[in-house]
Amino acid sequence: MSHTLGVRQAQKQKTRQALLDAALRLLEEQSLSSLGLREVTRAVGVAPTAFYRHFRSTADLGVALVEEALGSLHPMIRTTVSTADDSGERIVRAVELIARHVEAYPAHVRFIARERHGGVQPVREAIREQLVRFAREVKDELAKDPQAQGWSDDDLLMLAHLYVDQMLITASLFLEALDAPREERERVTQVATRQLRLISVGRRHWLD
Amino acid sequence: MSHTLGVRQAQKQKTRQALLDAALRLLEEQSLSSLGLREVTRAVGVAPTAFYRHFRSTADLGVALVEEALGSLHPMIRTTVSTADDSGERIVRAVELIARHVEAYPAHVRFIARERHGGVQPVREAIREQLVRFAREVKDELAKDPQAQGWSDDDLLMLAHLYVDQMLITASLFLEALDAPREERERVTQVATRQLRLISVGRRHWLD
DNA sequence: CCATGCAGTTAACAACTGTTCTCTGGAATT
DNA sequence: AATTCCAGAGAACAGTTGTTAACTGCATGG
Repeated sequence: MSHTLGVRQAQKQKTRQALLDAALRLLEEQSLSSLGLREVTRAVGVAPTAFYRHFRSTADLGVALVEEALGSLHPMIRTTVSTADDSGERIVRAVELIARHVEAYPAHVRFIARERHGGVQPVREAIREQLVRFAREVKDELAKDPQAQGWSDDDLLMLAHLYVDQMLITASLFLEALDAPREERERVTQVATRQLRLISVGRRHWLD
Repeated sequence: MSHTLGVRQAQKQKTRQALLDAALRLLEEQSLSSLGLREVTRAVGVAPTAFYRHFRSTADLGVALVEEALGSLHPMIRTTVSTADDSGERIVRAVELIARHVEAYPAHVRFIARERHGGVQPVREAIREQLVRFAREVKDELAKDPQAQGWSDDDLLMLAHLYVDQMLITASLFLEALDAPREERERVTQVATRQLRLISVGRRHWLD
C-alpha cells in the first residue's frame, strides 16, 4: 500500500519542508505579509527561483503553514475535551496541555496567533476554517456530556467557540511568558485555570 | 489656557494626521511590518523625507496609531461596565455599543486586532499596555458592584481580563461581518450576547 | 524688519524585491 | 541504453525600499 516515494520526490519534499521551517523561523520577528520569497530561499541556501517549484507565493506557503500548525491538532483537542472526569481536574489538565504544546511548538502558536487577524486574506481564511472545525468538534464532545441535556445546538456551539477562543488566548499568554521566570508562567496558569473554571460554572447554571 | 497653536505647528499636525490616516487606510490590506514609509508618504502626496519630521520609523507611527485607536476609549469602557441596571439589558447594551464602535471605526479595530499579536514589538507592547489599563479600569468598576462582595482582587482582575478579551473577540467578529447580510450580523450579536451572559452566570455563582 | 528655525523638497545611493527566461544534471520511464 | 521529465541554478529585468545630504521658502521670535 504505502509506496516509499522515489529519491526524486523525497528530495523535493525535503527542500519543501526546509522552506517551511525557514519561513516559520523568520516569522518569529515579522508577519507573513512582509515575508519575502528571496528571504526564505536565502535562509535555506537555495536559488530564489526554486521557491516556485513548491509554492505560488508566500501567501500560499502561509496556507501550508496553517495546515502544518493546526492540521495535526484535532485528535488532541477531541481527547482533551472528552476526558471523562468532571471535576476541576479536567480543566487543570487542559491548561497544562496547552502549556506543553506552546513549549513544544512556540513558533507554530505564534504564527497562528499572528496571522489569525493578519494581512493575508487566504491565510486568515484557512485559520478561520480550522478554528470552526475545532469548535464543531468541541461541540460534538460537549454534546455527549450528560451536562448538555436541555441545551440547544446553537448554545452548545456558542460555548464551544468560547472554549476555542479561550484556548487561543491562553496559548498566546503562555507564549508571551515563555522566557519569563517560572512564577510568571504559574500566574498565567492560575488565571487561565480560573477563567475556564468560571466558564464551567456558568455552563453548570446556564439552564436556570 | 488652551493656546491656539500657530500656523506653523497647525500645518505640521495636519500632515502628521494625514500620514496617520493614510497609514491606517493602507493597513486594511496588510500588516504594519510590511508597511513602507514611502508608501505612506506617496499616499499623502508628500516627499518621503518629510516622514522623518514626524516619526522615526513606521513602528513609531504604529505606536501613535495605538494611542489614536485606544487612547480615547477609556471613558466609554468605564461607563459601559458601570451602567447600573443589573439585568441582561446591560449586556445587550454593551454588545450594541461594540457593534456601533466597529461600524464607526472599522480601520482602528482592524489595526488593533491585527497588530496585537503582530510582528512589531513596540506596537504589541503599546497595545498590551492599553489592554492592561482597560482591564484594571473594568476591575475597578466591577469592584463597586455589590455582586463583587467576597471576591478577591485577583479574581476580579481575572474576570476583568476575560471581559476585555471577550470584547476584542466580539469586535473582531463584527468586523468580519461588516459587509455581510444583516442576518449574519444579528447572528454575531446573538452569539456574543449569550457568551457574555454565560460569563455573567458564572460570575453570579462563582462563590459556591 | 530682520535673523533664525524648521516643515517639506530634491536628488542620489546601494540594497533589495518578485518574476521572466534559459539552462543543466540526474532521476524516472520506457 | 536511450529518452523524457523536472527540481533547482543562473542571469538579468524593472521597480521598489530606507536613508543621507544639501536645499528652499516661509512662519516665528527678537
